[in-house]
Amino acid sequence: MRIVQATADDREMNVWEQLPDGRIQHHRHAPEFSFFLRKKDVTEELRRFLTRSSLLTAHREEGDFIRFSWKEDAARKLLIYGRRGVESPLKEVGVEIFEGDVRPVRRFLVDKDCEIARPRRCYVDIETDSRVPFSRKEEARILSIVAKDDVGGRHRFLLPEDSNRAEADMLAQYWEALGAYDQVLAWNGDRFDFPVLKARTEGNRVRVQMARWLQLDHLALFKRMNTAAESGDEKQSMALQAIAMQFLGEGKDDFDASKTWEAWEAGGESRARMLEYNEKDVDLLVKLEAKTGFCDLFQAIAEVCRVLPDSIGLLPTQQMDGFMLRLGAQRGLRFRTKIRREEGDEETFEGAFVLEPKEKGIIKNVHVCDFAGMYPSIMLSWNMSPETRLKMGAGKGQKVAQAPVTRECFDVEGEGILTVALRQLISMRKEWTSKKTKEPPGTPAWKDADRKSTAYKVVANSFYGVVGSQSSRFYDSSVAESVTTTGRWLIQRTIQEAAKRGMIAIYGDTDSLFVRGCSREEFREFVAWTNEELYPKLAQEQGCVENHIKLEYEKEFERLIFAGAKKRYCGSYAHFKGAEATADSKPEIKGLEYKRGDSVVLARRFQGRIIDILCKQKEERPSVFREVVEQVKSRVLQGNLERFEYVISKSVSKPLNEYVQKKKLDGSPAAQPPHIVIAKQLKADGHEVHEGTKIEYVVVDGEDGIKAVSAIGYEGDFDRYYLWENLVYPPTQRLLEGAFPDYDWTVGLASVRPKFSKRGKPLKGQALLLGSEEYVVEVDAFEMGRGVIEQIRTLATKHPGQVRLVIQLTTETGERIRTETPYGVLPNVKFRDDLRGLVASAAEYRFFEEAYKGCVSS
DNA sequence: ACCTATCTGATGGCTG
DNA sequence: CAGCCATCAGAT
Repeated sequence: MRIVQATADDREMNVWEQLPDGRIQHHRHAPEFSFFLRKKDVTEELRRFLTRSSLLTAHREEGDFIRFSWKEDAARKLLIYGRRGVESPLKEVGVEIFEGDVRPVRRFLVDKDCEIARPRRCYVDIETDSRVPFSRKEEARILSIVAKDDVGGRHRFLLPEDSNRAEADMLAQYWEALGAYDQVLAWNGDRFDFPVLKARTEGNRVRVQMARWLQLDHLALFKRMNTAAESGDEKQSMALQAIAMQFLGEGKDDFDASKTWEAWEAGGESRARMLEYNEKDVDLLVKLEAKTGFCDLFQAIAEVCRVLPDSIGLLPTQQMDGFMLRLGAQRGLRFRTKIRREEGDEETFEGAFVLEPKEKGIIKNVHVCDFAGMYPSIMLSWNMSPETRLKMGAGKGQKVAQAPVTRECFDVEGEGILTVALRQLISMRKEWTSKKTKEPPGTPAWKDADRKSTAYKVVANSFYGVVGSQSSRFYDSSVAESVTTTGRWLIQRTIQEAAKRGMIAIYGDTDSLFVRGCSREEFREFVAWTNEELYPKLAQEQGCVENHIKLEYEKEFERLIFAGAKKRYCGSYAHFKGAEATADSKPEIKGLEYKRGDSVVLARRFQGRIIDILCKQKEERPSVFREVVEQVKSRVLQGNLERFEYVISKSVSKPLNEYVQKKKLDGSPAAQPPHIVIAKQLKADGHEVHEGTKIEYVVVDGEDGIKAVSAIGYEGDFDRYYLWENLVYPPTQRLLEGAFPDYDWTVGLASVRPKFSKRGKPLKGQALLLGSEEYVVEVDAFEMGRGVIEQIRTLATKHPGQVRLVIQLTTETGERIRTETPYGVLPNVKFRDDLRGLVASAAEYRFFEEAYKGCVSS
């Protein structure tokens, strides 16, 4: 039976089956709320107690277990968890309950002979009344809806008049059209399109069973799948327009999305343009899938794990649940009930090993090896699984594999269920990989095999993480820690063996090792030796029955540069898996700001340029880099910069009220992170702010200090010194210090904000003239930062009415402009915004505005 | 509502 | 005010 969709509530379960001829058949079932008890735990008394209940619908023996099924979830919950003040009667007698939290749909998919069908997919976007704030989105009238599919199907709906009747008609037509599909994708759909469509449909009493469609949030899908981003540019914004720009190179539509109501109300051309805009967004979704294939890959994962391909199915815990519950059921094994974890009793366990980078400078000829599928291979070799772990240690004569660091013992007489699962996944992956090689590359059959192979790999690799997750049914920190620490041990043993042969491990992270001091041939031989002799011996010594540990010679760096820390480096290849690098091979970049979406564009581009000169041009003279740094420095401090180059973007990672409000020692509240302060303001102004929202802001040098302001609509000044000293230069400085540790990358570069000398002696480029009757402060326009203004204010306060300000500028044409203005009472002054407060007349103000614009240097 | 290790920046407190 | 440390947060 191929299942397209299934949903359940307390009363009924609805299942939509895809028949072999493609038609959809709807079934209604009673939902099953069940749990399993071990046969040996069920005394006659307990059986009588449970079967006496009128809410019990069935109980039957299944292997070593008895399944009890209940009419309602409430009855099941009461037995499992108890009630406030009432301990669960099963807990009281110490009987363990299995799979007691499994919901009816999962139960059905696991127990029945089901497959996940390939749903007919469509992409949807809606436009709603822009006058309604996001927080009340359900009250916003839907103005238009567009749905499209991958093969040219297109459905457009435009609201003809502003009435409930018209909206209801439009919605009815939309749902009617949607009958041709099973799965709906919308960008940010879980937070906007899906709830709005639901609210408007119900509010207008349009009769349709919305549960019939799989809802998949395209944004959530994209975030999960886009794990191989090239640079931070792809991570800075998750707005559809920004992602489309990155992936499809498509520019922005000139339609103003915040004016949908005005556009609709104007009618005619204008209304049509809104629909065009609506349709274009849907086109982007279609194209994005054509380009990335993320949806197809997710479908393959869903099929492997027997999860429905909707937003819930994206979660790794769901995927492992789907795969393992099915496997267990086939083998008569039942899993424990998920426990409800209180906050605060989180456990931690030790993770991977990272070797401190051992060398500095431009390091040549570094060979890199890594363990193939390290964590799955460890779990397989040691037969690690929650139920093979011997909680009391090994019994006498018992055959066990022992994890070398945790000393945990795993029974190796029979296969653990996790071992069975991993073996299956890995062998299926192999099968599909070999099928792939038999197909001509790029054909649909090849692509299908490729996706299947990737899906099996993704699922196998996610199991370790789920075992380490406290919210998972398979959580076992001892197993998880045995996995990670065995990885540590393997890497360290490998380093030791390399050292014995005169090779130096200069770096390593989790499953990789960077080695210097040998030829390719020697390294190849070393890797082969570890696989033939070292690991089989190590595994055997620990009691493993099988050895799946495998080291691979992955690549050689022709040059490699660390940016002064672990997990941060760049380098160019000599070869990758034996394939010689060419002049246009891309450098490998890890952890650097270049790759981060929360760095400013200026920092990314700057660092990218330096990486290029280091890795592709292979320049080794620090003086050449110094020149580039000076160039960029002048541009940042004095050039014309566009806003996108200096905005900072950071995500909100939890509900705004959960950010800790610390107190300073004097009891006053401490400042919250800048992006959170702005996020709160935005939310108060009706903007959409939730977990995952990216907040874009600019740092400005206000008269009350440096502060962050929202980038939305911001056109004002920004703090160039802050930008250079804190955000732009340090990332590149660290990289250059890594490449040329003996060169001084600080003097004249790191600290650029001008300061006033305390003795009143002016610094270079500034003149502080003190007259006898009158004080004149002469400053450069570009240095009208906080320090200067404070200095002037202090002076003005001491000598009221006696301070005059001299401002001079040099225009692009080299013309010098100079003016004097009485300081008077300085209101909150900031050179550009508050120039009005500095100058005598409006004419003078305009003069400065113009002069400032044309300025190249001061 | 998949893990840990690690880095970096903002902020605040302390010290010389 | 620089230098150091601690804490929180975000990102890889």
